[in-house]
Amino acid sequence: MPRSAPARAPITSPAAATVFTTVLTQGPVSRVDVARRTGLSSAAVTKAARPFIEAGYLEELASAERTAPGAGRPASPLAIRPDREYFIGVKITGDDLIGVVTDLQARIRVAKHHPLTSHDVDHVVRALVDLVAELLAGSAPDGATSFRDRAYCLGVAISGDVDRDTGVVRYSPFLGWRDVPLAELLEESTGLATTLENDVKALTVAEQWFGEGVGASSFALVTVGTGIGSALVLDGRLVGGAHGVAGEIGHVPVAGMGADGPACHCGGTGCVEAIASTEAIVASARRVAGDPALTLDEAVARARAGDEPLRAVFATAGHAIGLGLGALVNLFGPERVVVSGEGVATYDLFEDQIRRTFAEQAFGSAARCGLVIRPLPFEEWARGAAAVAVQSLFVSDRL
Amino acid sequence: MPRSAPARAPITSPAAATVFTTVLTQGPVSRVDVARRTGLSSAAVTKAARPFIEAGYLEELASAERTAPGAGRPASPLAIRPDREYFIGVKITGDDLIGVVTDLQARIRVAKHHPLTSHDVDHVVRALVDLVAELLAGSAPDGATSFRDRAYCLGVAISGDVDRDTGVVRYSPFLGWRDVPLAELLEESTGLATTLENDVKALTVAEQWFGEGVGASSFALVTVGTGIGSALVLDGRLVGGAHGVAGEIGHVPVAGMGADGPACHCGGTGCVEAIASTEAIVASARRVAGDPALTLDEAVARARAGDEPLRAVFATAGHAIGLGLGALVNLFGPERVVVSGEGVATYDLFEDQIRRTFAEQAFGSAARCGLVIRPLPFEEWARGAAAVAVQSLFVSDRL
DNA sequence: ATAAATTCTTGACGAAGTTAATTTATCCGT
DNA sequence: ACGGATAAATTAACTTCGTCAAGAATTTAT
Repeated sequence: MPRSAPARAPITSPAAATVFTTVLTQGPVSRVDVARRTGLSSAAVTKAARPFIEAGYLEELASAERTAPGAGRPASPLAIRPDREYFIGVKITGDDLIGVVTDLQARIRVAKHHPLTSHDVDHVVRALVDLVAELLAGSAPDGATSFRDRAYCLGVAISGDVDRDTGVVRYSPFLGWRDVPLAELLEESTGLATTLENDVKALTVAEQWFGEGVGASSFALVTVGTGIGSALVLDGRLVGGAHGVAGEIGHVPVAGMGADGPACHCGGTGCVEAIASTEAIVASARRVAGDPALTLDEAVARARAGDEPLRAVFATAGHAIGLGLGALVNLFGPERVVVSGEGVATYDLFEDQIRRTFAEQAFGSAARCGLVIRPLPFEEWARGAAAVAVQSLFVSDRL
Repeated sequence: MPRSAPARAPITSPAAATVFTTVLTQGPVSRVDVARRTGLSSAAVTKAARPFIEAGYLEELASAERTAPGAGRPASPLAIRPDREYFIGVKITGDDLIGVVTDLQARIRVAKHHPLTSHDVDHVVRALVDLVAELLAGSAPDGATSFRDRAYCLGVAISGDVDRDTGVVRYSPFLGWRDVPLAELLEESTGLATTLENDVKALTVAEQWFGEGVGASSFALVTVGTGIGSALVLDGRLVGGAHGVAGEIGHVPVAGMGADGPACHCGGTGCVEAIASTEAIVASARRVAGDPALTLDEAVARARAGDEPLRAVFATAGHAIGLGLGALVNLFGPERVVVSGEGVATYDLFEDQIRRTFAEQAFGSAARCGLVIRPLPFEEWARGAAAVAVQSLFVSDRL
């Protein structure tokens, strides 16, 4: 009788999911330790861990360095085997596709770009299928196997209004799409289990499991760039919004009272995005410099060189972002906030002011919230998509 | 062998809790209907319901009017027996205690005020014990029994930083308290199981179970008055904030950018509370009217009579609140928002502007969020406390 | 009457996790 | 080197909770 292939991640019960996520996100941990952290009995951990070991997802490390010296059987920590399965993540922008292959810990193994010449659904699907095929053709560093043999899940991130549960793009302003059942289309043409998610939420998932959010029951991620957005994790769950809208920190009105509030394309007034988006900054810089052709890069260079009026433009943007963060933090009281942005280059110009305003505006102990500001490399978006794919192991059924 | 008294609410399993809350909050429902709404099997509902019926908490109504005409055994809906247990709720303000007795559905049966002459902990505890005794001495409308015989739980609401799990008042600005183990003190001296909660959160709990929040997976309540605060419910759970701070909509900076932002006592600038709190309104009204002795009531009267500058003061406050709501809704995307305030009288002056600004500022489908604006009677705060006591049936163990 | 529909009830079963005892592996003192 | 102490891991029996499937109850429709 032929030996059947080892099962895919055998997540068969809440306890199994708990144990697996704990080991996945908290690095090597002994069984007792998992039990302590999760509240499960150690017997339950033993039982839940075995199928994962048999299926190759977890392994027992040789007994570790003894941290607490003393008697007793040494722990044999459980560790993830990151190469047991690979995941494809693709971010769709208006201009191109960015795709990555990651391991179970969402660490990028390969990344590829692919320009988009049309926003036609069929065209995008074909391009995406091609990109996935290219990515899968690569081979894992252990040499023996290609990614194809161990990749079953695809995550796709796209900005706009996305229904993760049904895999439908409800509205994408950049692509001009409405109600496109993208996950279904991709599932048919790639054969991979496909999960669709809003891009900022995807990024947040990556952060929640494999970044700054590990161990925090609540945290928020804010992205700054062409648009300004955010997503929140509360009690380990992504906040969705009853009507699909949540985390729109870009449209928090921080200058909505006086006459000084700039109009925002959303119809509101004084939105963060109307002040601190890349576009808004460039517009202000041009006005201040009296040069209608000034580019962002030039403005950055001159501000760095000490041009005070231009420095003030960036400071104003930082202030607006800080105020938005203040609103966010006062309303939710997250444990940590990560601010990340496309313009890697410009961070030095913002950071100070963001921190100062934030500290001023955070109410009471909300100020104890940890604030991390850091650049956002290109592939990070695609990595977020891959992280969503990893998470899809846990709640795989489409509605 | 003596018959033992029927057990208190026999909440022994998740299913029991689910069934009981469903009947409690969704009115009479047939068992199958409970099953459909909760995802439980109908067998589980039958089993879970029985002990509640035996203990007198639920009853089977005579088969109801047939709503969907057709064949089949008629349903015998389950209904709550609201008088099976009474709850005491007390709100502590700086000046007085407001206490109520409610039934299981948090409907007020008796209300009593009690002035506070000192903020000394012992004094407040004694006053509260007296108030509770007075309340309990009353008798239920069914005549036979006094409240005392069927009241086991006390809820206490207080503004400030409160740890519900441990029953400790961490910080109360109005009373000048820090780290007072109030629940413990009251439990000892009243013999009632005591739950402590922040006042706005308590109000939100009442709304969640017995008001506008029924059936909404996420909603927010905003209170406007001396202070401006809010609390959020997400997925049926109150948002706590990692550091105990959450829902501070009063300190969302809606006028933080220009020079026009008024300084707030919190150290921030342009906070909603610095514009729209009762104090701030009075101050503006005095400035506008050129009368440093103008009272709120006079300002209201003159605004109602058509005094344009004074009307503008209220409109400005409404605008600030609307912007705060915009921030809340864009970030959180609740299904519904309730705005409520102490100054019953002044609502007509705000409402319009709040709605207008909200509609302008809500991003995309966040505008689909239902907005209810309504006055907040005095006893409502105490009712919130009682609702917390009702909820304590479900998660009773102190940490 | 008889059939069909729908609600409610019952008892057997199964899944998941706990408790408590047992085994395993190491350190430590003599 | 040996025995005991100590802690990790495992095992097996048991508990709890809820589902399933079958059937009883009670109505309408034919």
